[in-house]
Amino acid sequence: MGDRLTVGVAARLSRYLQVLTQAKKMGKSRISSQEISDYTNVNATQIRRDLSAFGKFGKRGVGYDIDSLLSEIRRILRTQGQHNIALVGAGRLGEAIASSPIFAEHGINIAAAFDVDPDKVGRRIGSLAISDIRSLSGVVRDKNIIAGVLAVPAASAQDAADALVDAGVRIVFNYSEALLDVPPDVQVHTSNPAVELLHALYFHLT
Amino acid sequence: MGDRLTVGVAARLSRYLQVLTQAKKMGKSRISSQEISDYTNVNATQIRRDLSAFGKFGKRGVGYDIDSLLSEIRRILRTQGQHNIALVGAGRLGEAIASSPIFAEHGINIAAAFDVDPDKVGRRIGSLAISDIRSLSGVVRDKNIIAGVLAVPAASAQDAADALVDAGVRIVFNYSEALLDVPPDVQVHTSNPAVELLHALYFHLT
DNA sequence: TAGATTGTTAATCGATTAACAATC
DNA sequence: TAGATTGTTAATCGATTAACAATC
Repeated sequence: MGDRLTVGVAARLSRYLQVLTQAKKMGKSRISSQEISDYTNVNATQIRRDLSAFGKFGKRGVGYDIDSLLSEIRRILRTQGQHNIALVGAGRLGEAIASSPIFAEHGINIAAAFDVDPDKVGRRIGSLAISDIRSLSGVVRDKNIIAGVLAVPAASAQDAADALVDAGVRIVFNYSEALLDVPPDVQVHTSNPAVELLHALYFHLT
Repeated sequence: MGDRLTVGVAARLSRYLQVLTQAKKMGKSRISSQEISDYTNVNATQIRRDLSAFGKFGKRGVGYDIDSLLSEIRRILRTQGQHNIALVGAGRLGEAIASSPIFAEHGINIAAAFDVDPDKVGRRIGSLAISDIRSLSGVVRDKNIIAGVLAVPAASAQDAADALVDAGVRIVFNYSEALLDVPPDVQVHTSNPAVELLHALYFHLT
């Protein structure tokens, strides 16, 4: 029970969390494994199997109570608290990220924003003041920042990643197309919709 | 050989494509399975195994020629041509997507952009004129658009998805946190960095 | 009760990995 | 040649699925 989840299980549980959060917002209070399956494209049996490894959370003939399943999954993933992250890059993408509710909904707080451009420093992005990237190290320490989101052009991505890594950040989200060289203990998540699209296209064309 | 790839293989090949494209841009002409592994976190043996299922593309003791491996993978994925997609939503996120080179690098052309806001219609986003969303159906047909990217608020996402689906689009990229109800033959890809972050956090905390 | 849906088993399939001969 | 790296085998592990009894 104290065992670490496999990567696959943790990824799927996170996706169930997203569906439950949205279903709750849409006013639902109960959900079946089949409904979760429709939204996640994970097989309904697999979902029941994933959940039943941790306890009997559902009611036969009825389904799962959304509120209680939400807290069970948050407990399993140990992500109940608030987590602080930093946004690097205050361009259009940075603004879009800062103004999106997508992080806040999952207890993730964008605690700081940075840019290299002196014209941008001191301005606001959402409700957040933009700081000089040279202050990153201190801010990361002061605000207990655990992850960084790179919303910078590909040409600046490595420098920005280096700054985060030097400051002690071990989780980096890369929204540029650049490949990042980081130490082995740093997790890089690269978002590349074009690559996903090529993948989707393959199944569309065949 | 005429068989369809499994979902996993197609996904991994798409990611190799991304690494090769970037490595080429960085001036490299050869790459080893270990180097691809460092950037994708896919095991090097798995990479060699994936590739050798389609032919002997590498040279022992040397590695893979990037140019020839790129074209082999494009051939396997049958994604050599140009593909047209539509952007729905011309806000900050839409602008960020339209101005990013990430799609163009993989032969994907943003052929049209739409918005519901009459003030935005007729303006430009990147080099693209913003069209009224009511013209979506005709444009999708005329320009042979095969996928739609939703860069709209969660509250408008379902309407926008319906418009795309009605127009015949069968691949939808959803950048909102909304859950979309679509017919079973429509592929929805939802990008949710917060969910990925929760997943990353789990392994960070344990 | 009747219908629905969970929890669980058993069987299959694909992914992952270590190891190493082949060969550039 | 010596070193490096591919291509391939064999073994293991996790994911996936169908089926169905349990039970709300």
